[in-house]
Amino acid sequence: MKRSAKDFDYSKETEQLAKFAKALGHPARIIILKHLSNQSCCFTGDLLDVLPLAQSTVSQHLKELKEAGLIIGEVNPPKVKYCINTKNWGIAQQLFATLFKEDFSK
Amino acid sequence: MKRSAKDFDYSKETEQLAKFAKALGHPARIIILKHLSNQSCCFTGDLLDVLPLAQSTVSQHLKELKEAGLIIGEVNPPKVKYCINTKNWGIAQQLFATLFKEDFSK
DNA sequence: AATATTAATCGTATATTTGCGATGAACAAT
DNA sequence: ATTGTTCATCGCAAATATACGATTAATATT
Repeated sequence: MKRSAKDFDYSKETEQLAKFAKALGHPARIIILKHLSNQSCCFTGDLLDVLPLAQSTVSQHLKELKEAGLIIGEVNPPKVKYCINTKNWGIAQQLFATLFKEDFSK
Repeated sequence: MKRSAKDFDYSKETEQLAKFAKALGHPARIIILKHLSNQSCCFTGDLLDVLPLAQSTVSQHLKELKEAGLIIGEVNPPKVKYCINTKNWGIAQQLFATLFKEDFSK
């Protein structure tokens, strides 16, 4: 991608929020996160039953959530147990709450 | 894009949340929204001073926020005044709050 | 040792996103 | 009528994202 001339840096907080949001920007990943936040942890296989996607695709989505820091994978061969990354979950929670703190609903 | 064999539909709520999240998934758009939510409205020109991007690129980001339903543009030639779409802002606020309702921070 | 299970990764195809400059459209001011 | 201002849109290039099937790796079971 062509980068802007003035090599700009967005603030850490803005970057972080955008990164979390981007990770949430696909319905399959929303479903994965809802699943995990309901029952704290699950195996990849469980997700295959819930999602209309091939195993390799689900694995890819899990990788993105991991890279965004929203989940953690514990290898436990031949299975892998995925859990919410509670620390970053809290940070995301807070960043979104701050963004939406202005309440225009009145 | 190749679509999944079983022509699956995610729930309306999941689709909506993913759509909002996707729109938030770029630092420039986060900045635009923070700017708007602070002072309710502004002109495109104001944003050009805050963002390290060409006018056409900012216009593109505004278009995406508009299409996601997060902002509204009032044409007022030759200027355009952008504001938060308060109704959908409230919906987004609620959808994110629900997603993050599980609080693991203890 | 051979087989089965689970999940990551590779290779590939296609679609979308991000960015820019150039152009065009709408109006205000001269 | 000409010029200036503001913003959207077009055309293009490069990067990323989404999806699949095939393969590989790691281990448990037979």
